Amino acid sequence: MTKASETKEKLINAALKLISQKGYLGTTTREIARTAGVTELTLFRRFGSKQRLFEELLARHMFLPALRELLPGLGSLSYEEALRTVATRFLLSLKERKPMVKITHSEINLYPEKIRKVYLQFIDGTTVDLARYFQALQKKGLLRGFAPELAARAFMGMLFSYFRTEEIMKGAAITKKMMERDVGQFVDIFIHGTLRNGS
Amino acid sequence: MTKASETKEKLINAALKLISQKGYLGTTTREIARTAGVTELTLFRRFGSKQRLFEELLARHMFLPALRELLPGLGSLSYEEALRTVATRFLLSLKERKPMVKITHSEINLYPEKIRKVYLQFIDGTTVDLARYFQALQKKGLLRGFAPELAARAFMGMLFSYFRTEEIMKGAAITKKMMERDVGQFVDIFIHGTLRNGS
DNA sequence: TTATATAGTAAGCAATTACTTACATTATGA
DNA sequence: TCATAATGTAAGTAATTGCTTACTATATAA
Repeated sequence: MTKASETKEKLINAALKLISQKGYLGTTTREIARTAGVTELTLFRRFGSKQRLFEELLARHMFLPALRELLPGLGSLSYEEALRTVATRFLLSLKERKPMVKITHSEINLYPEKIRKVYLQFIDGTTVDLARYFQALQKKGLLRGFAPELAARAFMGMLFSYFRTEEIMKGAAITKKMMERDVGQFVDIFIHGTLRNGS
Repeated sequence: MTKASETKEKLINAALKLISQKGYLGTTTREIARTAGVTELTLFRRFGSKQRLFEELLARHMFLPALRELLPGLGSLSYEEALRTVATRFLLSLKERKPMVKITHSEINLYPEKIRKVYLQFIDGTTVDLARYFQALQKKGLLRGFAPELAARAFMGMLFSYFRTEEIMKGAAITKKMMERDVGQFVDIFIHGTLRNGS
C-alpha cells in the first residue's frame, strides 16, 4: 500500500514539473515515468490513463486560500503592516506554487472546469478573506466606504500581475529586496492613493 | 500576389481562433486549413510548416501599446476622468485582443522568447506610457512622490487581473455596466487610497 | 515457505499528425 | 490566347504516442 502511493507521488511530482514546463500535450507519459524513475507501464498501472494522472495532480495540488491562517493575527498590526504582511505572504505563496500557477495559465483550455475550480479556490478564496478584513476595518471607521471585495481584488490583482510579469513572463525570480521595495510601494499607493491632497 | 496573401490571412485568422481555444499542440493543421476554407496542402505551400505559420501569427498580431495615441488628449481631462478613460480603453483593448492574450498565457512555454516579446510590447509598452503621464503630473505637483513605473504597473495590474479573472478564468464577458462600475471603484481607490483620513 | 503486491522487460498496436509527392484544375493578367 | 500563379485531389510516409499484452523478478507479510 505504502509503496504504491509513494510511486503515485513520484509520478505526480514528475508530471507537475514537466507539465508546468512543457504543457500537458507537450509532455509524454514515457517522459513522466522516466523522470519519476519508474517504467511507463507502472504509470498506467497506477493511474489508468494520462488524463486521470493529470486529474489526480489537480486534485492533490488544489491549493487552499493562502491567507486564512494569517488573518486572525492581523488585528495586532497596523493597517500598513498588515497589508505588507498579506502581500508578502501572498507573493511567497505564489512562488511556492509556481508550477501549479503556470499550469492554471496554460491548461485552462484543456480542463476548463477543473482548472477554474483550482484557480478560484486559491485567488477568490484569498480575496474573500482579505475583503472580510477590509470590512472589519470599515466597521471600525478606519477605512473609507469602498466596495470591499473589489478593493481586495484590486490589491491581489496588482500583486498577481506583478508576480506574473516577473516570474512567468520575464522568467526572473523576484528577490527579497525587490519584493520588500515593491510591496512597500504597492501598499503605500493602496493606502494613500496617488493624489497629493488626501481624499 | 493578392490571392496568396488573402489565403495567408485566412489561415492566420483560423489559427488564431483555434490555437487560442485549444492550444498550439491541440490544434491540427488539417483543422486550421478546414476552418480557413482551404486544403491542408495550401497551408504548407503558404507557410512551409505549422511552426512558421504560428510565428507569422505572432508577428502579425504583435500588438502595439494600447494607449499611445490616447495620451496626448489626456491633458484636457481631470485626473479621475483621465484614469477612467485609460482603464476603459485598456480593458476594451484586452477584450478585442482576447485570443492573443489567451495565447500569450498558454503558449509561453512553447515559444518563450517570442511570446515574451509580444507580451512585454503590449503590457510594458502601455505601462511606460502611463508612467510618463504620472511623471508629468508629479512635476506639476498634482501627484504624490511615488515611483511612476511601479504605480503604472499597479494600475494596469489590477485591471489586467480583473480581465483575466472574468473573461479568461470565469469565461464570462465583462459587460459595459460592470466595467463602468468596477473601473470607477478601481480608479477611486487608486486616486484616494483606502484610508479614511487622506495621506 | 508461500501468497500477494509491486515493478520491470520487451514487444507492439492502432491512431494521430506534420509533411510530401504527383498530377489535374482554375483563375488572372499580359 | 497563353503563361503563370494558386488551389485542389488523392495517396501516402515516417514518426510519435497513449496504451496493451505476456511474462518475469523481487520484496513483504502471514
